[in-house]
Amino acid sequence: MERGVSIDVGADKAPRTERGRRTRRKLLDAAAAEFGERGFHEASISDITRRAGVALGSFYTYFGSKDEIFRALVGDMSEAVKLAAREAVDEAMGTLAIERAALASFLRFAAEHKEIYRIIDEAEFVDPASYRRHYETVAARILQRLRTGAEKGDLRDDIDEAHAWAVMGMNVFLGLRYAIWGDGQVEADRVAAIANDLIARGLSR
Amino acid sequence: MERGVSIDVGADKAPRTERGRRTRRKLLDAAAAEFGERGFHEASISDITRRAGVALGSFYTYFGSKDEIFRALVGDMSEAVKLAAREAVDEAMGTLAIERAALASFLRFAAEHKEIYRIIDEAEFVDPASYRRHYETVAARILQRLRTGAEKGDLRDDIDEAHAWAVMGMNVFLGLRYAIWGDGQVEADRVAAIANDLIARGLSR
Amino acid sequence: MERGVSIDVGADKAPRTERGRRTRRKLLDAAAAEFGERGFHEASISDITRRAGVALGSFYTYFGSKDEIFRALVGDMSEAVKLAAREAVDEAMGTLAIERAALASFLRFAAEHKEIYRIIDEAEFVDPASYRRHYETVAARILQRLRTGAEKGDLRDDIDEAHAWAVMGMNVFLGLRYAIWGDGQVEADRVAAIANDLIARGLSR
Amino acid sequence: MERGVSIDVGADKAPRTERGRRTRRKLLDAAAAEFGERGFHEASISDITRRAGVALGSFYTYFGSKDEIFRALVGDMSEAVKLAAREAVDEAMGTLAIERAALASFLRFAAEHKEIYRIIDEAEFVDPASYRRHYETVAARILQRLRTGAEKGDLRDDIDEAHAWAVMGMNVFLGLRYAIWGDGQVEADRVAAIANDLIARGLSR
DNA sequence: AATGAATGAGTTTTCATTCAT
DNA sequence: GATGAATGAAAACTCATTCAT
Repeated sequence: MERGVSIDVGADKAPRTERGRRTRRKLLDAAAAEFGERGFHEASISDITRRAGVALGSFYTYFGSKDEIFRALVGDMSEAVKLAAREAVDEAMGTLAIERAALASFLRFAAEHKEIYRIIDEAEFVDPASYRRHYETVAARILQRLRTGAEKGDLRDDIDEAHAWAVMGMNVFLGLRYAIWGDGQVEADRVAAIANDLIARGLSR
Repeated sequence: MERGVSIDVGADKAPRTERGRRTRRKLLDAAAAEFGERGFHEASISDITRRAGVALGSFYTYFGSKDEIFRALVGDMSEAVKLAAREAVDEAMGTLAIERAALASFLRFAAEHKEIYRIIDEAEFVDPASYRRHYETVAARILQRLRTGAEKGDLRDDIDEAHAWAVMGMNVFLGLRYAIWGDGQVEADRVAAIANDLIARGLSR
Repeated sequence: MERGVSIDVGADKAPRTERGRRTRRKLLDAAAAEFGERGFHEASISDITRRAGVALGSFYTYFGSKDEIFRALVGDMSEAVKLAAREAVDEAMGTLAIERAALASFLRFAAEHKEIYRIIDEAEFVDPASYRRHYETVAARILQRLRTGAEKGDLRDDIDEAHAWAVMGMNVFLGLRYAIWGDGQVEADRVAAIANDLIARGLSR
Repeated sequence: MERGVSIDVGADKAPRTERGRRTRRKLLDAAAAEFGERGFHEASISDITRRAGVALGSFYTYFGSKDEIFRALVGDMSEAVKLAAREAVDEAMGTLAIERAALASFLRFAAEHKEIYRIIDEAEFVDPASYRRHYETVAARILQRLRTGAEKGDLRDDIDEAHAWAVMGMNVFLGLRYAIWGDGQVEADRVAAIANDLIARGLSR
C-alpha cells in the first residue's frame, strides 16, 4: 500500500535525507502490514524492521516508540479514507448520489486495504484519543454533507447529529460484512444501492 | 455486573463445589471489570485475581489461560445483551415499536455496562471467531425480526440481509456516540426515536 | 507392575487399614508408570493421583513429598531386580552358569519393566545417594559371586572390584541396547551367551 | 572447560559479530558448569546468565530455549570426548593398545570434566534422541575399531555389535566408579590395564 | 544513518504443598 | 481417610528500548 500522507509526531525525527525518507516509508508500510495482519500487540518492532528490511535499531531513528508509529499510521489511514472519498465524489452531484458514491468508494477502499479495520479498531485500545477523533471527524464530514443537502432542499430540514452517526454506522458495518468478510468486488454496488435507498427514504423531505 | 449465564469451555475445569462456583464467578466479574477498564492486553492475570480477592494460582483452577476467560466473557456478554433486549420487547408490539424498544434497551444497557464495547471490540483481536460470531448472531436476530415484520405487512417485502447489518450498524454507532461517549440517560429516548423514524421511513412498505 | 516389596520411609505414614494399604499401592504403581513414561520432573503429583484414581490430597496421606515416593520407588526397583535375579539363579549352578542366568534374567526383567532404566537413571539427579547406593550394592553382589567363583576354582584368583564394575557395565549397556531399545524377547539369550563367553574367557583361570 | 566445537541449531541465532561469539561461548560454558553441578532441572536460565555475567535476556539472543542450549551442549560434549580419544590414539598402535589408550584417555577426560556424566545422562530425560544418538555413535566407533582389529588378525573373527556395547558399558561404568566417584588420577592406569586384560582375553583369537 | 547486541522489567503459567470440609 | 479448592513461590520467556560500534 503506497500512501503519500503521513502525520509527523516527533518533529525532531523527521528524516533529512532522501535515503532517510525512504527508510521511514518502508517502516510505515511494514507496520501497516504487520498491525493489519497480527494486530498491534502481536506485532513486534523486530517483525516490522525485518519486514521493512532494516536493522532493529534503525526503527528508533524515525519513531520514538511503538505507540508513535501506530499513531502516525492511524492518521495516515484516516487521511487515506478521506482522500479516496474525495476522489469519488463530485461537488456537482446530487446529495444522494454523493452519499452513494462515498459509500461505494469506501467499500472498494476497504476491500483493497482490509488492514484498515483492524488498525482503526485497535486504536480504541492503543490510542483512544485518535480512535474517537477519527470517528468524530468522519461523522462531522457526513453531517456537513447532509446539512448541505438539506439546504439544497434535497433532504429534510431537521438533520441531526444522530443522523450522521446512523449513516456512518450503516456504512461501517456494511463494509465489515461485505468488504472485509464478504466478496467486496461482487457486492459493493448492490449494497451501496440498498443503503442509499434507505437514506433516500429515511432522510428525504 | 451480575450475569447468570456463562459458557463453559474446559469441562474438567468446572467447579465441583459451591465454594468453587463462587470463586469462578468472582473471577469472571473481576475480569469483566479489568478488561473493560484497561483492555485485554493491559490487564494482567494478577490484576484480575487481586481484584477478585483470590490467589494468583486459583485463576488456573477455573480457566486454562487468559484467552479462555476472555472467550467465556464474550459469550457472557453476548448472552446478556440478548437477554436485555428480550426483556424489553413484547411479541404483541408492532414491528417498529419492537425495533424501537430493542434499541432503547440496548442504549440503556450499554450506558450501564460500558465495558461491553471494549470487550466485544477487543475480541476482534483476541478471538476473531467469537467477534464475528457475535455480530453475525445479532444481525441474524434483527433480520428475522424484520422479515417477520414484512410478513405481517408492516415492512416492505424485499428485506435483505444488508438491511439488518445497516440497522445493527446504526444501533452500534448510536450506542457508541450517545451511551458510551455521551450522557446516555438523557438522550436514549430521543436517539431511539430518531433511529426508529429512519427505519420507519426506510423500510416501511 | 505388581511388586510386593517396598521400603517405608515415613514410618508415621504407614497405612493402618487394608483400604489404606491398597491406596498406597495404587499410588506407587501409578508413580512407577508416570515416572517411567514421563520422567520425574514431567510427572506431576496430580498425574499420579489421577492415574491412581484417588484425590490429589490423598497423596499426602501416604507420602510426605514427591521425592519421598520416588525414593520408595527406587528401593522397590532395586529390590525387584534382586529378587528376579535370585529366582533365576540356583546355588548349585556353576559360576559361569550363574552369571549367565543372572544376565538373562535381568534382560528379561528390563524388557518387561522398561521403566526401570528411567527411574534408576533419574535417581542420579533426584536422589544421588540412592543412585550410588543402588549401583554399589549391585556391584558388591557381583563381586561376591565372582570371589565365590574364584574360591571354587572356577575363576582366576586376582578378582578385583573393577571386574565387578566391568561386568555390571556390560550388563547394563547390553540391557539398554537389547532390552530397552531392541526387541528383548528375540535377543536375550543370544546376547547373554556372548557376554558370558566374554566373562568366561576374560575371567577364567 | 574450553571447547572449540559446537553444533548450531537455530541458524538465525548465530552471532554476527565477534562480541556476539564471545557472549555465546560464555553462555555455553556457564551452562555446562550449571548443568553439571545442579542438573538440568535445578539450573535456571538466570543461574546460567548470572554465572556467564550477562543479562537474562541475552540468553535468548543466542538460544531459543533451555532445551536448545542443552542440546547444543550434548553435541559439544560428544564431540569433545571423541576428540580426546582421537588425540590419545595412534593408528600405528596395536589393536589392544588402542583400546587401552582410548579408555585411559576417557578416564582422564571424565576425571577432569566430571560434568560430562551428568549432562549425557540427563539427556535421557531432556532430549532422548541425542542421548541415544550419543551412545549409538560411540558404540559404532568401538565396533569399527574391533572389526579392524579382527581384520588385522589381532581379534577373533566373530566380532558382534554386542561386543562393542559390552566394551562401552565396561568403560562407562569404570569411569563412573573410578573417575567420577573415585580418585581418577591414582587409578586410571591400573583400571585401564584390568579392562584391557579382560578385552584381550575375551576377544583375542 | 545504520547496525545488532545487550538489557531487565514484566507476564503467563506450573505445580508441590496445605487445609477446610 | 478422602476430597478438591486454595495458595504463592518460582521459572521460562518476550520484547520495547538503549547503546556501543
